[in-house]
Amino acid sequence: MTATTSTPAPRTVLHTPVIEWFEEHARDLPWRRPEAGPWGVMVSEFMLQQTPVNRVLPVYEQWLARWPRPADLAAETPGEAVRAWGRLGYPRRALRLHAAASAIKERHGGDVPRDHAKLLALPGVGEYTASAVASFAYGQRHPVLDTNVRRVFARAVTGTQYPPTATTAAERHLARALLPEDPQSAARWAAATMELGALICTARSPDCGSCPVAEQCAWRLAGSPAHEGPARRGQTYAGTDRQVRGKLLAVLREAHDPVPQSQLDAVWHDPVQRARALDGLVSDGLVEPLAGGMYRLPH
DNA sequence: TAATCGTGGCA
DNA sequence: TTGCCAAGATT
Repeated sequence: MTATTSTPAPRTVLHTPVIEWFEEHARDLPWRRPEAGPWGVMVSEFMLQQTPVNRVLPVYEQWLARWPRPADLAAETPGEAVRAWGRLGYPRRALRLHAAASAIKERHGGDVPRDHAKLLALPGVGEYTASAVASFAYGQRHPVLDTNVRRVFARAVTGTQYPPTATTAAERHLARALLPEDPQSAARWAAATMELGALICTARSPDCGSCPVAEQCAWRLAGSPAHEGPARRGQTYAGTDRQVRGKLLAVLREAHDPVPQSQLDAVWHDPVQRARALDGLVSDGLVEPLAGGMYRLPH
């Protein structure tokens, strides 16, 4: 077989335009700057889980200024982490980031581990975050499959408007097959495909006119067919336990002393749901019950 | 596998 | 206004 007759791997067609686009259009985000370091990268990845960049930015800056190293955070109470988390949402992430910092201090001498398996073993670190930290902080070669990359691959390569609901083995194989050989290029590719999904190949209204691979996008070449099958399950919020948990925790975040039960009772009318939400927060470790019906963030 | 877990901006 | 969506992890 000769080079001229063999079919080029998809990555040889997509790499260059996507990475060149990234070189020119990448946002200057604080966790991408060299001074962020592995800890900055890890903090950003926790905060960015299901949370938009613009909401993360100010909290990230305050967090790193207050706790510049994992050991600094580990020296605090978990409640302070929950308080500093503010309104980012999913406050269990704050608890897990605090626990991860403690594990880094205890098991890794205070340094964010480089090894993917050791990253994966940290609280709150799943497959995506382990790969992202190893890739972005340490320049390693790992497939990084977040919601942006999955959407870009679904469109550009597979030819569908949206990826499957849950990540499939086929998607992982594809991500692996598209990964550049050398680690530095692989890390750049990961960041570039994420950025393309975040800025151009967006979920609702992709800006195909600005896309560096529009001419070879399988979805466009197929006529941009609409998504088949049922719409994604809506995440109703009003009236749910989640909303009640959020209101309860907001009271405790604002208070710097233990709060009496009566003050928590004021946030929701239904006592059954209120109690269930509070119990859930306690069992999650987000709220600490004290004697005499008092509550506070965990110490 | 599917449900759960916050919050707020935008179409 | 309502529903969709946002750099997932855990159980």
